[in-house]
Amino acid sequence: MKKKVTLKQIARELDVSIATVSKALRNSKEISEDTRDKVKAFAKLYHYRPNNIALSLKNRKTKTIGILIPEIVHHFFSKVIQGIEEVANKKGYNVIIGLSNESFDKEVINMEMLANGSIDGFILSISKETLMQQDYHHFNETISQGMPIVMFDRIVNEIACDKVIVDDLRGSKKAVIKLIENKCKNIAIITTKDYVSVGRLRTQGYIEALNEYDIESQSDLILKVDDKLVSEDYIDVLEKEIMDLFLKNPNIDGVFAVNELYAITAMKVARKLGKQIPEELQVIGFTDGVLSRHAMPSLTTVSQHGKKIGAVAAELLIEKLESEVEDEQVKTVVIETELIERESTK
Amino acid sequence: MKKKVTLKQIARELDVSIATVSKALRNSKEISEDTRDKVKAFAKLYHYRPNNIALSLKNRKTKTIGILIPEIVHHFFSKVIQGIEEVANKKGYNVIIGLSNESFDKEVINMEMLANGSIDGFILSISKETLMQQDYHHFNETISQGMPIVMFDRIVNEIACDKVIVDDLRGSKKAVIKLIENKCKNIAIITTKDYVSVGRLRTQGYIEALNEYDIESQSDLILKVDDKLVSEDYIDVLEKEIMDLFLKNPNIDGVFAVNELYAITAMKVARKLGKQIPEELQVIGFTDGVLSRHAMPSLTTVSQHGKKIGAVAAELLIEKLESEVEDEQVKTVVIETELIERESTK
DNA sequence: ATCCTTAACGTAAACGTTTTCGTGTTAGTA
DNA sequence: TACTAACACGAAAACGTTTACGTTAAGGAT
Repeated sequence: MKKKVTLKQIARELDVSIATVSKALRNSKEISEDTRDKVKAFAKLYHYRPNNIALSLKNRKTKTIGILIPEIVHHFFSKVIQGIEEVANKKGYNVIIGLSNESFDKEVINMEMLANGSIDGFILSISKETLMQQDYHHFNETISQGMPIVMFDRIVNEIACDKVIVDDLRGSKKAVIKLIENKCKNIAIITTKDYVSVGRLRTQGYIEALNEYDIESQSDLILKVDDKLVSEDYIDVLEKEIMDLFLKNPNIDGVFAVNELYAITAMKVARKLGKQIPEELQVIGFTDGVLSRHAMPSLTTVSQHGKKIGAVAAELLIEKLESEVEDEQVKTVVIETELIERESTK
Repeated sequence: MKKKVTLKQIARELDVSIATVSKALRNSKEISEDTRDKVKAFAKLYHYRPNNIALSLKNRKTKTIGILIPEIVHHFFSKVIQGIEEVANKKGYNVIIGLSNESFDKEVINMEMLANGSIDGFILSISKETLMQQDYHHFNETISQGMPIVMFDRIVNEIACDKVIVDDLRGSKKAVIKLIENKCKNIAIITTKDYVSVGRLRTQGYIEALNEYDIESQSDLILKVDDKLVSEDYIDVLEKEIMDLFLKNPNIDGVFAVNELYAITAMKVARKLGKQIPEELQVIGFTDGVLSRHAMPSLTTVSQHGKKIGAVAAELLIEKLESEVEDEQVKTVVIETELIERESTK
């Protein structure tokens, strides 16, 4: 087992100084061609590669981006990571991942671990617990220490950093309008509790769409599911709540659900009740994941372009990292949603 | 914006040496209680945290694990990452991710980037292109430089490293036996080309199961899909191939598919042909993802326990990283599969 | 013969830690 | 009073780089 070779070892072997080796390898013309060739040959022979850690220490930058997300087994977040990774790699950055598991404490711990030199900047989406507790000190501290943050999807406006969001309001509005124009008369929404900003916005879009068409929104048709239900163990409870919704409002002919799982479950319940999709009931979901695409019938859905979100976030962060001037300005980029029509609507 | 505070700055402020500060913070009894308290108070006030990079350089270990996988938008791989992250974090390790995108070149580049000091060891699953080219020099070089590797799922035996695999052969055998015992007389398999080891093994399990019950395997019933089809753009081609399979063999009453997508697509095709599931056709998939759980009908499947795989891989790696003795022995841990019965079988 | 330039290399500092090995002061002992 | 031990701290090296600056020797110009 040959250990990694360092400049020092090459220097000793060739009987020159470390500086000479370093310069030779970087093609400095301070060094004679002879020596340069000799050093390079030796370096190639022994597979010399500069030690990243030493470089990081010297340059005070690590060329790595920290990603902090609530969970990874999730189509949207994986897509975002894919987007980040792609542009990060292209620009010579690595990507290091922390999972908060929707827990405030894990979010804080992870941030502290990564913030101490391991990374140059953060791309993150806030955990539900943090949103609920509304304690954002760890973000503000990190920022005030000079480490840039880019937030995506779940954001909070009070934090002064770049943000990449999807236009949740307009996205859901588009979806509901689609249902209205498809002649749905009683449109229900299956959404989450309000403290998750995206849930709140999507609900708001639903209401605005109805208002725009002079339809009165009925609270009966708004089902706010306890968000713990996204953890898929609670699927039975979710199913039951939706079943209740349908039974109490048998005239529902359109459903807008703020995520894939809710939409799919709504379809399942509808089928149990013998409702034909899309003839008797039309369904639209949010998040274009694998479920929407492969469900039967396949699900019309509002795509968030997760990969794009990740890519833009990475670009914003790297731009900030590599700009000389200290730009205190914060940007918010809105990624447009897209309604992908499939079989669950007419 | 207050920059990160270092030992040196604390030392200067308090008019002591750097060494004293360091020792005080680590509770060395070389330092008087007075000074210790003073230093600690100051450190707390200014949120001192040791710089990870400097520590890494000094200790020659980074406390980070490199994960290298073909793609991340994939239920199984996300699950594995989740498992790795959980045990890694518990033991004070971070996790850094590289994506090969199934490309040999990106795999090599990513390995080289990470191997130069950024991480202490690898957990990886080999890209398809690498498996096809059978060029494993980058793995062997990394290992010979003293950096441990743990492979999972897609492995190759020639490489001397720890491995965590699922028992693909027995898993698929179990599935096919289930179909046989459920009175299926003509069982087809939808699988991939042979160079992906897991595909080969699953096919083999299918054949062994048939043989065990004295059923002759018919090549007509073995559909080897070009694996590029897992990229979901090719879904139409996939559908067509399966349709052909069904049309040419109308007596098929059981299907075993080596992944979720194939299974779901088989169900979709069956439905188009008016075959009732599970009455006329029973289907079993491999990989317990979100599709299997939420399909209608829900899919009986062979679960690989991805999270467990990740957890075991991380444990193996960390064990090797932290053991004093240099154990050249390599282990292979087999994670048992589990047949999860749902609605697509009787 | 002296000075200057330049080519070719070495020295040392710096990044932020930890740790070994001094070293000076004080107090206790003979 | 002189010596020793304990205490409290500092100096310096080390991890692996890069780079500003210093040094040496050769050669050309005067």
